Amino acid sequence: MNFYQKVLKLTKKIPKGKVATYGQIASMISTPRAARLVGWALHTGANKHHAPWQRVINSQGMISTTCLDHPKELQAFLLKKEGVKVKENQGNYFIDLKKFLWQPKK
DNA sequence: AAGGTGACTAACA
DNA sequence: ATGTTAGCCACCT
Repeated sequence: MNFYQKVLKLTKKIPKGKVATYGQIASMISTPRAARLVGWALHTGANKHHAPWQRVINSQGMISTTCLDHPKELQAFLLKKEGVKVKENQGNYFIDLKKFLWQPKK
């Protein structure tokens, strides 16, 4: 299975109302340094694989989408809709990782 | 086949 | 503490 398919598969496991970081996802796939690939994977096939791409954010808990096709405001909207509190700050959106970070039990 | 790129991170200045 | 720079790994040209 390709790396990015693992990412998508794992992304689908993120429970509603929680978020995960790229590095976290990468680590779970056993490739801790491939955080960039995670972002790339989501950018590539999240939508078409029905994966909750909005629940994946960077290590700072900030929405870092640079792609115009996936507006961060949309991501923020989807998250709020799921019960995640998103705080806006100067055009950027932040999530409180202390509260909403997905902590899977192994 | 080789080099460039990216929804990232962490280390430095 | 904020701003830059350098690694990272798999895909694309």
